Amino acid sequence: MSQPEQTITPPTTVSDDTLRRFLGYHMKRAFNVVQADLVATLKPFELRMLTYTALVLICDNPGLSQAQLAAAMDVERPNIVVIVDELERRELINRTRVPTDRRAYALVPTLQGRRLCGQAVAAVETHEAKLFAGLNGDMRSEMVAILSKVRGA
Amino acid sequence: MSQPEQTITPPTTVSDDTLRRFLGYHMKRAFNVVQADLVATLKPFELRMLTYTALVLICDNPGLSQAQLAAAMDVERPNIVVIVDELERRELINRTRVPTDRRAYALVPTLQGRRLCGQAVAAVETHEAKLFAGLNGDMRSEMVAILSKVRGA
DNA sequence: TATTGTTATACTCTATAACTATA
DNA sequence: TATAGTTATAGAGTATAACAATA
Repeated sequence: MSQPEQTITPPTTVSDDTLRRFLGYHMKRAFNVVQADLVATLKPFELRMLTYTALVLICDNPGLSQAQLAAAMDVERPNIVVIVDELERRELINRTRVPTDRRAYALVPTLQGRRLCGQAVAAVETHEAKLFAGLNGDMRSEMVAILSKVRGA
Repeated sequence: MSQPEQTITPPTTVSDDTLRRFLGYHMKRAFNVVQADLVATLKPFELRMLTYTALVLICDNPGLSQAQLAAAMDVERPNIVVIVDELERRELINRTRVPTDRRAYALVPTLQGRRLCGQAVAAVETHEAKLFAGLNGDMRSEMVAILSKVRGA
C-alpha cells in the first residue's frame, strides 16, 4: 500500500473563492485600503483616526461631554479619556467644567483646534476624492444607502 | 464687558453631519456592525476572524506555505505564526515539511479541521443572510463591485 | 442608587527588527 | 545573497472591573 499523501508541495496560486462569497470579506479588504490611506492623510496633522473623529465632533458640537463623545464614537468611556488627554495636551481643545453638573466636562475646541480641524477635514476631502475617483455620484449615494441599511440606521 | 463664553452646557443632541459626508465613515460604522456579528458567529467554534480566514484558506488550498497564507491574508509573516500555532494545537491543521524546500511548511487541514471549517462556513452564510437581509441580489452584487473598485482589484 | 470621569488591566490586530536554517 | 519561519517587541484599538466625586 502507498501512503495517503505522497508528496505535498505548495500550490502555485492561492484561491480565496470561498471567502469571496461573503460581503463581509469584501468590506474588510476595501476598508483596509481606505483606512491605510486615511492614516497617511492624517499623519501630517499628527492625528489618528480616533483623535480626528473626536476633534471633528467637538468642533461641531462644542460643549459636549466625554460620555456624549463616547456614545457618538461608539467607544467605551475609558478609551475616550486618552483621546481627550491627547487633544488637550496639544491645546486643540479644553476641558471646561459644567456648572449645572460638576461631574461632567464640557469639551470645547480652541482656536488652534478649529483651525487644525478645518485643515484636516479639507485633507480628508481630497483623500476621499482620490480614493473614490472611480465612483460616480450615483454609486456613492447607492453605497451610503446600502451601508446605512447594513448598519441598521 | 461680559465673558466671551458665559455658560457652557452640553448639547442635547450630538451631530455627526461633517463625518457623514465621508464614505469612509459609513464604511467603518457598517463594518463594525458586520464584524461584531461575525465575531459572535464564530465564537461557538472558538474561532476568531483571523483563525477562521486562515482555516478556510488552508482547506481550499491544502499544502500552501505560511508565506503564501500571509500574502493571501495581507498580514505580515510573524503574525501568521501564532495563528498557525493555534490551529495546529487544536489539531485542525498540520505543519508538513516540503520535500523540495526544507525551509517551508506545507499547511494541510486535518479531517477535524475540514469538518469545523464546513460548519463555520455554513454558520457565516447564515450570519450574512441575516445581516444583509435588507439587500436584494442586485444591491449585493453592486456593493461587491463598488468595494472591489475601491480596493483597486 | 445611578452617572461622569478615571485608573488599571487585558486581549486582539498589526508592524518591524533580528535571528536560524535552509536555498 | 535571499527566503521561510521564528522570536521579541511595540503600538494601536477595544473591552471590562472597580474606584472617587457628584447627582
